[in-house]
Amino acid sequence: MMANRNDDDSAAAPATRRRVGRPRAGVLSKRLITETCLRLIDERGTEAASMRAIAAELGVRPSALYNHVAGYNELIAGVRELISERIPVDAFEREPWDAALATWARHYRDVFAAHPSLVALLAVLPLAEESVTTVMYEAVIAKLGDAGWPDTHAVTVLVALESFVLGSALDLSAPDDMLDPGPRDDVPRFSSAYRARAALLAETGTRPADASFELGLRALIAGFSAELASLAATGR
Amino acid sequence: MMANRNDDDSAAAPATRRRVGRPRAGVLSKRLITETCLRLIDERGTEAASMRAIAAELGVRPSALYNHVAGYNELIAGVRELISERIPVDAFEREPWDAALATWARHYRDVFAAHPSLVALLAVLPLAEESVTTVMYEAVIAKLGDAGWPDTHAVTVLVALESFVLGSALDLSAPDDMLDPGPRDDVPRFSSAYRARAALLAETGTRPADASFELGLRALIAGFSAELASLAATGR
DNA sequence: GCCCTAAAAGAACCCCGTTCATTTTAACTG
DNA sequence: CAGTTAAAATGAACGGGGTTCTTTTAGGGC
Repeated sequence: MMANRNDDDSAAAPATRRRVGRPRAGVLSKRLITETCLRLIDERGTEAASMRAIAAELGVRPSALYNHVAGYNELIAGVRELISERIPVDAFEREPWDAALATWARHYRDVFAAHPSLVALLAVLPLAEESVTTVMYEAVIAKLGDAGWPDTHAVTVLVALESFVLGSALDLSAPDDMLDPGPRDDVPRFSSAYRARAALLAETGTRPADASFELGLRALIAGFSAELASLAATGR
Repeated sequence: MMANRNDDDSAAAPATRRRVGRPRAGVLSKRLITETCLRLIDERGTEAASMRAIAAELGVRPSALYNHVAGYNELIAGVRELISERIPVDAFEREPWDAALATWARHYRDVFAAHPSLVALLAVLPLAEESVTTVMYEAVIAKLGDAGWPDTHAVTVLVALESFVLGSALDLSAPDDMLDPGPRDDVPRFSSAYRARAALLAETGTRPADASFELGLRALIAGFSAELASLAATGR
């Protein structure tokens, strides 16, 4: 980059600095800001998606963002909405409840897996009310009800599965070798099991996080089926 | 509080400001700093546990902390160690593998549940190597191996369960009514199921997060048992 | 044409983690 | 015991963060 004199510096995008005052053509919108935020998170990580950085990317001063977005938290909530819309729920119309639940969970996690550094950010913020997430829940709960799950238990099942999905998504944003014990001799069995797993996964080309997610998902769904059977036997 | 003149202000704890230079008696230690950090997180939340706030609480300038702690991330890693030590693993010496796994998972989550606002913080940071967490893993993996789990699968089971535990811990730090759809008529079945569950839980005095955790844990362990049986049948 | 409002710039405020130089003291060393 | 080195505090500063407030300009409705 060429050096800019301090009293003649210009923002990244526009060649000439914009005058103060409302511009002739609209420059910003909530949608544009939110999408830029998600793009920066994907391209350069969470830390590069500050209000100031987003503003610079859009060739705008930070304070201009506040004409369209209430603040950083609301912005991140918008990003969550943006990607939540991409979780397909059509499996509930085609598959039996347990298979549909598994398909939904995989999609759910895949969407987060596409934006790994975002997971930690979303984990911190409470859900916004009136969110599209709720209509996703509607599809899940309707299917569970149709399958015979009592109204009293359906949401509990949903939350349990969602906890697993989010926990697995967090696992995704951690480095693959996070658990690597290295050359320690005080944890021999863990070391050996760690290496045995690494070897197996290398053979099949599977990511560690994927193996754990699939195993846990299978186990959870199988357990749910057993639970439903037991509910039907005793409760009815 | 009375107003303090700007050139006569004093820190919170000591009545008189400490002179510059090394004090006669040691004032700080890594242990003291870490425990103060955890206490502030518990009492006033994550945001109140900044380096500056911790320093003020200890009657010290922020820069003094860096003589004992490398930085904020290492400090939080120390807090994780502090509470990880409190997860009991003795169940693996007394109970069969599946019951022990469940007991361990409950303790694991209980420890985090005691510090709800900490969960989001820990979720973001990668594990420090050489941590006590690894010796906890050793106990889990040894038991799984003794129970017949192949070395190639033990760590995968561990990670799957841990993902569920951490996801459930995150759920704990969210407000209880986060999912409440409120008076919406576009999600009728979810609304009805939400209210049915709320009524059931109110009857038995159970927290929603606890119900989901127990259900999911039961399902996971049951699914793991089925998985192990299937492994024994086909693989051997 | 006037007025209110929207949307930008720009300046400022207070927070944060961190680094550096300085000062004082403790601990070690010959 | 004197001298040196290392440790542990202060104080000042840096660069970054989210946010707010004022000012300026433009658009749209009566």
